[in-house]
Amino acid sequence: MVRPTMEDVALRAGVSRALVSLVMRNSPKVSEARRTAVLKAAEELGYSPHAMARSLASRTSTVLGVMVSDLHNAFFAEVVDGIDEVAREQGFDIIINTGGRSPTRERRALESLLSFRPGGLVLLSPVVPATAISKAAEQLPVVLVARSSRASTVDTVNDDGEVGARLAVDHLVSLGHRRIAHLDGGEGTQAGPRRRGYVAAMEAHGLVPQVVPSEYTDAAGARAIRGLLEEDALPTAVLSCNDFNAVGAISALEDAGLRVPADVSVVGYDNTSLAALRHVSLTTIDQPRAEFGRLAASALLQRVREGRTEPVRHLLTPSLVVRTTTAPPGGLR
Amino acid sequence: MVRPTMEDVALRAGVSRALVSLVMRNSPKVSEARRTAVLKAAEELGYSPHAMARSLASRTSTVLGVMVSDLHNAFFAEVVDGIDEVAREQGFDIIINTGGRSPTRERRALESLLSFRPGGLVLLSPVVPATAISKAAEQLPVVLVARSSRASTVDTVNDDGEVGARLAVDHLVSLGHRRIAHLDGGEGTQAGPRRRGYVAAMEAHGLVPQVVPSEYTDAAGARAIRGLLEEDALPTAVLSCNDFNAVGAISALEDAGLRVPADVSVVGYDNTSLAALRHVSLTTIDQPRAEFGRLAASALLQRVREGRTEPVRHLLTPSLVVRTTTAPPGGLR
DNA sequence: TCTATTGGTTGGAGCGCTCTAATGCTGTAG
DNA sequence: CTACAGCATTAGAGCGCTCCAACCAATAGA
Repeated sequence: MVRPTMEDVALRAGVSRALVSLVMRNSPKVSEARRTAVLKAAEELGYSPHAMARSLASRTSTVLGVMVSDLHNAFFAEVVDGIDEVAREQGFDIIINTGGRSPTRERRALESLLSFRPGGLVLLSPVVPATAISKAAEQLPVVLVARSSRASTVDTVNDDGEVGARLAVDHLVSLGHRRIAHLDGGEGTQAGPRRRGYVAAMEAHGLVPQVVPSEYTDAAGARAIRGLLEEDALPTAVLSCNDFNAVGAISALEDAGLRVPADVSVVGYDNTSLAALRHVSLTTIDQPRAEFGRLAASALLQRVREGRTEPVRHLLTPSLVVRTTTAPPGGLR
Repeated sequence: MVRPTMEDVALRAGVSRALVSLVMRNSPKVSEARRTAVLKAAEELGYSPHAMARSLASRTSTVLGVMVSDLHNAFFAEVVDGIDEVAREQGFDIIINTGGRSPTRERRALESLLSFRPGGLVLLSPVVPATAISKAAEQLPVVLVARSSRASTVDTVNDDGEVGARLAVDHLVSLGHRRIAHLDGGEGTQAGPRRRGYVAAMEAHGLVPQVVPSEYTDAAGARAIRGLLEEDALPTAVLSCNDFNAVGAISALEDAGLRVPADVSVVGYDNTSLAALRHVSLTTIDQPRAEFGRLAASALLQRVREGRTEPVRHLLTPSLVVRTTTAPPGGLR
């Protein structure tokens, strides 16, 4: 249970510790003979550099910290893929940590990540207060994904929820729908822009918006639909705040004996893997998640390596994915 | 962008660096007056200890590394919850890293995790060769989750797939099914025990096993069902190798005009959040995932803190979750 | 021949912390 | 008044590494 140190390698190769250090960092100013001798010794001893000692001594880090607010959500997994891709390209590693949607746990996760003094921090949809974020941003470069910020010290990467909602409404209107309700995401991240986009698009088409309070869960989507049924206010199409909500809505519609999309069309938001399942096959709005990750990592690395200081705001354009839960209206009437 | 050090705090509080160190580690042998003075100075400076320097100096670590083979799978998120819970209780932090199901990337993730010299390592369903695992186990305590190992240096935590498959078969038989097929997981982790359990249970009931080659995806589940339909070999019930496979199977059955469960019953395996969705409502086998995590973390901490050396093998008992995709046979005949 | 220059190599200080052994300081017993 | 605990506090070495300045040939230029 004891790892060899640089000293051990140096001794075995018959060189100084400093030379081993140079070899380990691929310095060009090492003779070929020494280099191979050192590498051979390292190999024989099973040596690999101690990342923490290295970062302590160099006062730099080749690690990016990633705080994922909710590991259960596959959305974040794809963002992480994008981060990982860019980080790896540039010789950086990532360490992940999770806050489990609780501000307290998230704060602790943040502390823990900071204690490793990474080169930068990506926060995926964090729920901690803005002050905690700007405090972190005083210590290292920070980029926020799926959460906006006015702080001039942090970069942000978001999708344009207004555009996404408009795409969905345009699609439904082009199919012939006039009565389209929006199951709202309430306080959830990004619910605001989606709602605004929906309302604006409806008005642009000369239609009356119908915003129904709901949440980002399948149970809430079902509840919202049952409410509409009771009030006899069911539209011919529904735009849910996200995919989970949409799936719940579909269940409630089917429970009530209505067919999707023959009687009611349903559009989700996020294009999670759930939406792509044959059994679900949900028309939805896709966010370029891997691109989120790539942009976030690039933004961070620009600050780390090129010393950029002025903030960057990325607002990505979502796209419509048509599957089988939307069709021209007709079943009701 | 510069964090205060212990020296800064010591200066401000008018004490030595060593005393600050003692306060930071909650040593009892510090007078109350000095303790509050130090804490006050630390607070004012926004000081927090440098985890890497600490671990370098103390030659110990309060971090557990977690390698998740696939971040996209919610299964692992729940295991991580369990790990996190126990680790936090005992004052440990966790850092996560992902291998994206690729042995190469996973190897790199492992290296990266090791370079932080954590107290121990949890590998969730790793795909790297056993030699890489035992090499890691020479350096620190390692526990494997959802993968078995014969190495005496690593602990393992698994579910008893044979028992799970038997539970499913018993349930279907008790509903009156006699012709039950198993959509097999092929090379996938844990597919072997599930298959063996299915075959044994069928034979115990005096029934003929029907193992259909398939995989852990919804597309594969659908393909398997279409194959059975073509050969006119459709049973009255299907036990899928996992939930995704089951959802694909259901889609294919419905596409063929068959009703689930009226015509064919379907049972999944894993009880993922997918299975719990109202729209899916899949009867399935639940694995105690959070318990996996808790046991894994405990096993690690026992090695770290109590110096245990003999290996531990946990084999947990799964349970049946009955939802609405199973019913007595009747539709066919 | 002597001085520069260049490329390879090394000693030593120091990153922020812990830990051991030594220190100073009280208070109590002899 | 000395001796000696017993406690709170501190100096200093060292964890594994990087980085700077210094060093040492060997070669080139004058």
